[in-house]
Amino acid sequence: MYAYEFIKDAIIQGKYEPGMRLAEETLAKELNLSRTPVREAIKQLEAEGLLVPLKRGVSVRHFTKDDIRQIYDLRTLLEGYGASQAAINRTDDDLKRMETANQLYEKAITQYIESDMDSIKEIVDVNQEFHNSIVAASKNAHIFFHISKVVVVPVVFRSFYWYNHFQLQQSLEVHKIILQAIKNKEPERARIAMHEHIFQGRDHVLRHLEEIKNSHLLKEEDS
Amino acid sequence: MYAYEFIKDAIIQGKYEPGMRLAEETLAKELNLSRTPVREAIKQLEAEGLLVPLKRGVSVRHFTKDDIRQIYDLRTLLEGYGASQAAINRTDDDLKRMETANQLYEKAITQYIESDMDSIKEIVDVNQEFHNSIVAASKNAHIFFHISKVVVVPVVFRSFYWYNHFQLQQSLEVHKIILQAIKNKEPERARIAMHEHIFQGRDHVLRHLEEIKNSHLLKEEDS
DNA sequence: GGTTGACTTATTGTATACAAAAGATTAAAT
DNA sequence: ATTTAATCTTTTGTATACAATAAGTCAACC
Repeated sequence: MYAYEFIKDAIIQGKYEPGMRLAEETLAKELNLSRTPVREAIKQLEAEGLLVPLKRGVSVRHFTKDDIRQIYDLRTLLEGYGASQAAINRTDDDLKRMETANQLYEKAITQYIESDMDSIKEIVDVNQEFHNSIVAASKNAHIFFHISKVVVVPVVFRSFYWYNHFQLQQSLEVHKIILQAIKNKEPERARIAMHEHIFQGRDHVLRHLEEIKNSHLLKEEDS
Repeated sequence: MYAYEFIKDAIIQGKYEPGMRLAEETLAKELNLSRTPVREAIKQLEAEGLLVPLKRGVSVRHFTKDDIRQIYDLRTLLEGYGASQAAINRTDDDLKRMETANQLYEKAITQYIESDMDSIKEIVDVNQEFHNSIVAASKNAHIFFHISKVVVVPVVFRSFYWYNHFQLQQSLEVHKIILQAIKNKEPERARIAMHEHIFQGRDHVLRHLEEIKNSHLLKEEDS
């Protein structure tokens, strides 16, 4: 599915801005494809909630502050549950994978602080990897489906790009607490730590949006 | 989207059995449509997880017992959260809607017990309505998306059809407790009652599957 | 000035055709 | 008899064409 990847990427990269209307023919031309495969890609992205149907055609989804809060609340719920289950069900191999991911995370942050700006991309990827390794250890294969839908928000907002050194360090520390709780098989502690971690992420996004205010990403009015 | 509805319905009604492979042309003929709209419907159902991609074409998803447990666990988490938030955020209008739905639920059960077998369909619908009204009162619009994905399981298994009179009465009682908690604005009590309610549903499904064993709906092996 | 209605244009929905790829089948060779 | 290669068949991926419908335009009318 080339068309699917392309459009999804364009949305995440901000090339297609939230609220922007997308016509099939236009997309088809941009991709050097006919409308047929483009339409299928659109249908999928609609089912995933990244595109919203209009009377005619679709537009890129945008988020109000309420949306962001609500989606983060769900993410907290889901990943918190994932962490608690991971603390119960993790194998030693699972633990090893989490630790490895978090070591890479630490390394990427160190590199970034030593002013290698390019390593932000690495930080994002390795952070994702860490979170995934926890969910994988929970042994509930279906969480992935839901989490992937709920993680698009920080991704489309590219929230990592506005973390400062201190905030990155701080998130690393929380990662370590989560890891410790899972290692010790303390589900409640793991859940609470994960809750806190994701709420921090939510507040980070909301605070930033408050600052830049006129972000094209955010819909003007919260109903 | 006629094709989408048709195929989804056929899966839920059990006309297309889990594991069954579906070819585009076959579906198109059955629907008196060309392959184009059929393909789009397939792509959507794939994104929703009701169809799984094969090397060639797709097949109807089937569930292992582990799948059922895991999906019910998620549903418990989500609806439990919904109930707790409803207890916090519900308006008087929300409450009225829940109460109305549950009165209709009670009525449908009474009718059923008085041996009007057709009212099972009504029970299913009104139960759904009751659950929806709670989620709506939670004021998190995004839960709907996730819950709809997680509710397909009891639906494809048509689990309501094997409730006996006593079990129906019992579920009505739990509904009343949930309602009371939401009315009193007791989030924790609402959450716990909802947890219990859905776990009962899960156990009901699993117990029944254990009994019939050779259900074509269930994949033989739990890995 | 603003509304209504006929007409034009743009955009989507569906069908069909053909190209590409995967699977099945047959025949030859060891 | 089993493996391998070549060929045929089925099924999917993409392009194009046309039909159906929504949106936009303009002019006549109140």
